[in-house]
Amino acid sequence: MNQHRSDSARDRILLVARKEFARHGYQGASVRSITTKAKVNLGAITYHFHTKEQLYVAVLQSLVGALADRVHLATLADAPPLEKIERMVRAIFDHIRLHPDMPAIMMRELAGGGELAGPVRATFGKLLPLLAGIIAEGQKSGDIRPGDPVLLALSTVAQPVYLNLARPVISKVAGIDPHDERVIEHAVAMVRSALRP
Amino acid sequence: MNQHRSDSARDRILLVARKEFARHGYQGASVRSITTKAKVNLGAITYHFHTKEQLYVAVLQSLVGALADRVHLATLADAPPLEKIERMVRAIFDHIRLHPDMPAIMMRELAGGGELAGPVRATFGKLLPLLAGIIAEGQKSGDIRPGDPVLLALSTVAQPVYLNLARPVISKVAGIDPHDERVIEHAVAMVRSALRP
DNA sequence: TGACATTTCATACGATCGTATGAATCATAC
DNA sequence: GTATGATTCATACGATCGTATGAAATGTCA
Repeated sequence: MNQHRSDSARDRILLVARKEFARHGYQGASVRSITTKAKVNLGAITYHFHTKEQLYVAVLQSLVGALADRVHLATLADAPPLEKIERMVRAIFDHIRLHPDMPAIMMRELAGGGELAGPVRATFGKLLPLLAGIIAEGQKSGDIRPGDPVLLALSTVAQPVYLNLARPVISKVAGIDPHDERVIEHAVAMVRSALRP
Repeated sequence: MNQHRSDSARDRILLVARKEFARHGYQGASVRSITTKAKVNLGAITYHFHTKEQLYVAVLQSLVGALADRVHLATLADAPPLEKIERMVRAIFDHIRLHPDMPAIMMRELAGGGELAGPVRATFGKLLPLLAGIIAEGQKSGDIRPGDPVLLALSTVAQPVYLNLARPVISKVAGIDPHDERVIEHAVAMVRSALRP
């Protein structure tokens, strides 16, 4: 077991695989294109991850693993519901800035229609009830307008994910650098305005 | 040229290909799985569409082809901007109800990151400025809150597309039949609330 | 019916896919 | 320095991929 620092090869594979899976999908990303771009031997994936499927799961884990906890942390401080939600949205943006390939892979997972892969299901399963709970709480206190809390939560999470996915369109049509803070502020304003009574 | 009625084989291919491309992506859908499920011969795709790529473009065309015009129609009547926008959202929902595979394919296109395929780019190119124009108009009259019209338009279009994509999650987590009118009403309320001053 | 165009069929080709394997190389500890 | 385990390498296998092709079948109109 050599875990002292960072398994250069293993890490390079993970990094490249993210991008490949995000851009071309699971079937569209070949182990050969991944190993070539990662400058490792073809057998390296078998050695480090056994199968392409398990590599994919590892990529998912590395992408959404810490998200739920990070978002949960953002809501611990005592604050009005709408502010908690704003912090959640900003936390998701932060996470995406760190892992730019997450939106594409999440959307592809959703597009698959069937069961979500393990890590994605786990993250959704924690994130949605957490957000829906805060929304329900805000509805009780009158800070948030009525409506199904789960649907409201879904539409809220959609903002950071979708806006990041639409980056190419944004920069092409709106002439805004997608990393521009204006996009984040837009999402926050959108959510606040959408949820208030 | 035999166009009298409906080319049974060609149409069956298009219908099955939609579902396959939506569920498994372009690379994940094989011409063999498509021809088998469509109960046509393997060579039928070569004969009717020449290549898999051209079949894909035909599928895109059949999915988003009439959308921009249909949405444009919904906004012709003289009405306040917010009502025009509500009609647009409902029109998109209608279109998706007719073509349930559209959201998945659109999202996969966006996830590709690069250039959007012809029909998708054409639809986006018409839909976004149309919606952004109405939003800008509403901002001038004070019916819609300030903010970048293109970003507001993007977040608006996201509602019907994303909510339909998240159908499995909705029905599993919220226990709501995704075809339920409540989802549409939620989206409409969401957009109205998000855009008002 | 016979001539002709359209559509279907079985089959084959080379390319690429994911995976497996054993030898070669490297690193570490005695 | 040599033994031992971890990692990399070149290579091969069978499966599946998209596409092409020519013969059969089917439909159309004189």
